[in-house]
Amino acid sequence: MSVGIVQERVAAAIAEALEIVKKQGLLTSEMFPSPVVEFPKREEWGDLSSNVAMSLAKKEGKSPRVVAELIAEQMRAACPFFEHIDIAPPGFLNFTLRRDCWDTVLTEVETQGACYGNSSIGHGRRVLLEFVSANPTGPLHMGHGRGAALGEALARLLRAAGYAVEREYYINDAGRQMKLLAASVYARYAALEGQTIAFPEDGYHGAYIQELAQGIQEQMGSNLLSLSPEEATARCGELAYEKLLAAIKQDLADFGITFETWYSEASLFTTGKIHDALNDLEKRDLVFKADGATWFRSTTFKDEKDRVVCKQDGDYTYLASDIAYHYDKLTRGFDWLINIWGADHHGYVPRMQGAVEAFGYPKDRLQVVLVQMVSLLRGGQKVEMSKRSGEFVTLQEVADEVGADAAKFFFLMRRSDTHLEFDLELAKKQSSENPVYYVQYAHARLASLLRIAEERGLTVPVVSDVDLSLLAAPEEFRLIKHLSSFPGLIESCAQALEPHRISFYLQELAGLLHAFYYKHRVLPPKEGEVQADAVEPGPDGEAVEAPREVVSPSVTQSRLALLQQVKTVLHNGLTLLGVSAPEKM
RNA sequence: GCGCCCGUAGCUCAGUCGGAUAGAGCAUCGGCCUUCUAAGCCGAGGGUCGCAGGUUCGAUUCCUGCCGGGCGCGCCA
Repeated sequence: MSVGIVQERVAAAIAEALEIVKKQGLLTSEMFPSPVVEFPKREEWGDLSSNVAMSLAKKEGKSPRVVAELIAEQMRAACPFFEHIDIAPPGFLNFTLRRDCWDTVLTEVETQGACYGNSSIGHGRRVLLEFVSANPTGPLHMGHGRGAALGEALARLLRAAGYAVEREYYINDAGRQMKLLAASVYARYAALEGQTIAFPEDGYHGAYIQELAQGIQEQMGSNLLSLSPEEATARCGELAYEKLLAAIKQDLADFGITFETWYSEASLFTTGKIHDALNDLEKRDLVFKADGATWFRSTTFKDEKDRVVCKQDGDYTYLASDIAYHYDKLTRGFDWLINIWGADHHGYVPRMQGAVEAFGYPKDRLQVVLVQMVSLLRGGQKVEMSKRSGEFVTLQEVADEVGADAAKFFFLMRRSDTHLEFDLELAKKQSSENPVYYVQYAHARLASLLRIAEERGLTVPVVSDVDLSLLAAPEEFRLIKHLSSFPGLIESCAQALEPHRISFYLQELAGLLHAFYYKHRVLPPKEGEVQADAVEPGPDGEAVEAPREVVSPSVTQSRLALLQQVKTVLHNGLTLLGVSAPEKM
């Protein structure tokens, strides 16, 4: 697996050395694992290190140190690009490369630009990514926001990794929840018209139901009262559904989330797909009738028990819709189905994978990413959220308060399967301390610097035109090394379906940039500007004055070239998360 | 009761396949703006990686048991 152009080169050199040592009869393994090359924890241990000798030692019956010696000796002889190769106990290979080996990283970023970090490991395989899929029975809340941010980031990540991704929203516009919505709205509407109708027991109580009823009253007047209660309820349901779905689409658009397809559950009924899917299962002898109901024999696929697909009263269950829906996804020719679900649905995963298997596909054709709950805190107090009680904070409200960028970044800072606490008061009060600003600020700082350079007639040079050996400061070298690991990061995040690591990478990169920025100057002083001495902390932490670094024209050129590449990677990373990279802040 | 997830610094959390002295942000404390954006930088303190075993050269990471927290076990969705 590639983790960047330099690491790849070292890994290849190790692999080559292993084969040569084997030919010399000093190693005996049939096959060697592809060597793992990573950044050592401490800079003194070199630029890159590998534990390959340790992992081979046992099989070879030699001590890790001896294996490391064999590899190192061969590599020293064969590879011109190492400054030196050290061995550290118990058998680490620590590589220090010639400084100019790293310069290819900058060229790479420059030539690939917005595509730097992309790869083709997906081989164009078609992925259906289904997410949010909230019932259109109310506005989206925080939990949906987390799923939305995750889905969008995953779509972008997988595309960057070479997959052909389609984003889809499954609209649960059939079944009991829709009936409850209709009845709730009708009851409110009737009340506005002076009639009292029993409010459904499990109905929706949110204030938005009242607003929907008012909207319908304004639109229809008292016309609905002339219909039968059943017809009026149905009409209320349709109108409410249209408005709520439109609101959901708007909320998502405002949050920067789009979908290629909106798939209606109700369409599964009208097109006969439920029937088709169940027929298919029947042919495979995977459905049976018992107790007046129809069952899917999901225990065949390691589910705890068989599940009802058609109830005694003849209605299909939600599972039946879902089976048909996934049947349809599979027949649409996708190579990989990814669903993002709330973690409270985890018990549902085995039976859906069972359904996939039932249709003759490997069960991992469907992968479910679970998203844990978001607890909303307001001033340290937990806000209980439930659509039924109407007690919840909407995604829209949160995005208005803290901004869509900050909200998305916040959602993507943690692994999706851990519980997330989001304190609104804190997010509002300390929004400037939100890590998203730290990263965005790094980008804006660079944009500003490059802008000023242009204003002073200093065009950003092409990497090949500058003397990269001038980038000798540790802060500069760290930036270059960090840029080199971006492609590998994207690959591993895409494979693990874990975009949160991108946000950590960006925070590190921003940190390196800010450290560089404080310590070094890029542009020459303006004419007549008196350069004060720099202030640096001395050994005891007290400030000491140090002479200000002199920036020659060629150093300026080299640094501009470097920073342009840093800016590109910050931009690419933020874009993957669906967060904007501002030119000014 | 059974199943899934989580348990790492005061708080919120990172920590690919087992690797070297376990990291970051916030909070606390001490410094740094006449300069290209201080929404920034530098430094200090802070840890039994829930507990106990096991596997091995080596375990926060893998296995088993236990404790604590969350969720799920409908002819609801």
